[in-house]
Amino acid sequence: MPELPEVEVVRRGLERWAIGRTVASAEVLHPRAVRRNDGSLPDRLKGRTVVSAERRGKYLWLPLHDDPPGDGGGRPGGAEEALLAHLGMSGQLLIVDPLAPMEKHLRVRLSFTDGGPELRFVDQRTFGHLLVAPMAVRLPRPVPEPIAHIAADPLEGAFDDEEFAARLRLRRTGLKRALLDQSLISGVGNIYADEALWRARLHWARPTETLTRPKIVELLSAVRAVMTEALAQGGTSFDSLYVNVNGESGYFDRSLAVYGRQDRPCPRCGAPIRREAFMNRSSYSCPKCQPRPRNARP
DNA sequence: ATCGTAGCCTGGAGGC
DNA sequence: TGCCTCCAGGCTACGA
Repeated sequence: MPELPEVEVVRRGLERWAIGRTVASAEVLHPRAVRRNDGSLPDRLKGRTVVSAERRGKYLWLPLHDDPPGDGGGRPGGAEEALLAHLGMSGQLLIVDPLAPMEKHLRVRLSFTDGGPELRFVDQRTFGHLLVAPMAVRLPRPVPEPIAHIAADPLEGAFDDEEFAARLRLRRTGLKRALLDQSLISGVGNIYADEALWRARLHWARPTETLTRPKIVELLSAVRAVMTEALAQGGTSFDSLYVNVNGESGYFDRSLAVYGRQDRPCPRCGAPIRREAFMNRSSYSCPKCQPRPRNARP
């Protein structure tokens, strides 16, 4: 459930604690956590230095260079690579003292040549994973190859509002399904989809092709506003699973208008918030502010 | 090509 | 107390 703001909180932590450090060793404690790399991940990390901490949508990655720089590590063409991470439902990237006891759901640990704090990937439900992947040569912004199909997220400069509006109107599906489609817009998950739809007074089953361009722009503004506010509060956390690299939780859950608030009053009109099943999950909305369209589409 | 869904996974909550 | 079922839901693979 970490969405864009929560992942950005983690990225900022990595930016502060991981850049410039060289991996001494990597230990995999659960194979599923590196399922897209098989057993090669430790060898592909050892001796390489973290250049920066990047994010697109819910993915984050640490571009790597060889230390000392030079031969490309024997990779084809000396291609640039990165350590790519997705937190899934319950993943955490923690900066921890090497002597600290192992977390119950510790999946991967990276130690550094400076002997300082380790980077630990802890993930209860194992929906998340790490992999070392080549960078796709793709302008204007290089991203790891496995996520080349992911669209820009609404908080990055590369996001094109006009293109998003045009592509959304070409879809023949429900609005929330489109918002959750990471190849159309990335970083939006169930929580912020519901919050943004409430702010824009749109029902989740609204057929995408019936939205006007101005309404789509309004929705994008709502998406950006709710994400920016959440980020300012350190992200949303319902329990201790959603934490920054120091294990601390954010406070945005106190600011949610509809998500997880079934039967409680809409902050705008007072009507009781409704919960509906959709796509094997829950959608929360206000029955008065967000009336169900007659031509609703799941 | 596009759209929709099953299945992956664990632990907490609630029913009995 | 303990067993069972449900729920959380991002993403991939696959079928229509």
